[in-house]
Amino acid sequence: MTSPAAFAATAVLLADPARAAMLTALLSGEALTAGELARVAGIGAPAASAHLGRLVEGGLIAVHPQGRHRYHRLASEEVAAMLETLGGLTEAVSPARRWPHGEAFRTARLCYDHLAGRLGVALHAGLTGRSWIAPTAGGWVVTAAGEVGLAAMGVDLDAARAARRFACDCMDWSERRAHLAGGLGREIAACCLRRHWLTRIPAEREGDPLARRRLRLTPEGARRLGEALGIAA
Amino acid sequence: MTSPAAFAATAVLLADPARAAMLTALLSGEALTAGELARVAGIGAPAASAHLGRLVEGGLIAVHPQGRHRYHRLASEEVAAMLETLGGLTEAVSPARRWPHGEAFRTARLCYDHLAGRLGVALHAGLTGRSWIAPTAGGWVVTAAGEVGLAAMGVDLDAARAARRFACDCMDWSERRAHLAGGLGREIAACCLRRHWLTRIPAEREGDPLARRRLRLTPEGARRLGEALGIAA
DNA sequence: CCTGTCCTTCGCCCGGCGGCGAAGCGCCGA
DNA sequence: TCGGCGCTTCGCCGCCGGGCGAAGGACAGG
Repeated sequence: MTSPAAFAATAVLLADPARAAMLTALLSGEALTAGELARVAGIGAPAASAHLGRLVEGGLIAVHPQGRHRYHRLASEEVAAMLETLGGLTEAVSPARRWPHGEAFRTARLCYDHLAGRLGVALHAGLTGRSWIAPTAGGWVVTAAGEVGLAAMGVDLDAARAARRFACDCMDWSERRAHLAGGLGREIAACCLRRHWLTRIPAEREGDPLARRRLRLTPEGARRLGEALGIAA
Repeated sequence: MTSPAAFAATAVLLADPARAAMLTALLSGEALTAGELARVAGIGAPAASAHLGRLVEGGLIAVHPQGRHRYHRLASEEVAAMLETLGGLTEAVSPARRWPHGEAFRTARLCYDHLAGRLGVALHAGLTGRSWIAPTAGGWVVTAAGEVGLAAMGVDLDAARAARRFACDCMDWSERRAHLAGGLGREIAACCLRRHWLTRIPAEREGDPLARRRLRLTPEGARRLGEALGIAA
């Protein structure tokens, strides 16, 4: 545990509407430029620059300069997990202030680089229920059965193992249950998108910080995931 | 998901050192008076009163007046889960600022009203691994085997079922895995404390916001939990 | 009823933070 | 080499929030 002061220092970064909008937008897993983030937050370039500087300083986001552009993304899956949980808390504390697109959002969405929502939780339950993954200290490992099953699905397990964390839990705010994060969660999501089992739902209006996080399960995807892991649409 | 503005409004409440100290102290599950919380936060009574008013207003804590005293406690387990996760984020983002008592803290501690740390995660793994609990929409239910096993341990399942949530996951920041919250988590912790399988470790110095959250497994507890659920000390 | 205690409300000051416009810097393309 | 563009830095202002001291209710005990 960190000291309460350090605790608060991190929370300060989340406590501004403009920064919250930026972080929410980055929760799609994409890297966005400073200008895009300024538009999402509804502020000018100077203010956005100051906010981004503080977020980088605080270790919440990382910068990747490319020519004239500076791309920003969340620094780690820990940050994504934090944002998910804080969203859930806000939901629990003031349910009246719900986001209009909330319901569709609960079905299937991206949480940084892995799957969340009812689909993400069902995936987690399917993997543990069929013993494709087994608990270990600080996370999960793949069993022999899981090795076969995931490879058959087309998941790149080597890429997953190259990640800093292979597999760990991430709290799902809408389901109040854990879904799967880490390299394995990322590769499963990538596999589903690559094979068009899942598709992104395009944004309806400019500047929606939740845009591009929404996902839709295709008929093909429903069939394949149902066969492999017993996941119902 | 809530709107980023609402999101930030909640985060503001966590973003002050004094409020963070208060919330950290309340994470022991105890109800504390305004005066005690003022001392924990290192501020005067007027400032503490203002902070507590905002925390109540924001739905993070609840008040129980008793005579001249006003007892404050965390409003819900959602709040506790949030604080756990935010603590983990801070840990991940700035490991250098670690709390001195961190290591002992990771072994076994209270998270609001249930068990956390390595012990809490091992409990969760034991319950799922032996299929004493099974996943359901938004949480967990007890299986027939679990009904028998938990009753034999002395857990009051009726009391657990009376809670708003019977069993759900709560992210453990130190293990990066879920531990068990909800009525069942609370009753299991209560059972372990009642039967002296776990004991609280007294605070070393006044005003430590982490005091009374630390737990120690007794030899008896290690034996009983090992027999019932395969949990190693 | 009076006193002490606990807590809140009020009034005040100050520091910090968020916003913008203007100017400066760096990179791309012609 | 020279605009154009993206982003940052600088200077400035306004405001909100946190702190305290003093005063004002509420409650227990004699």
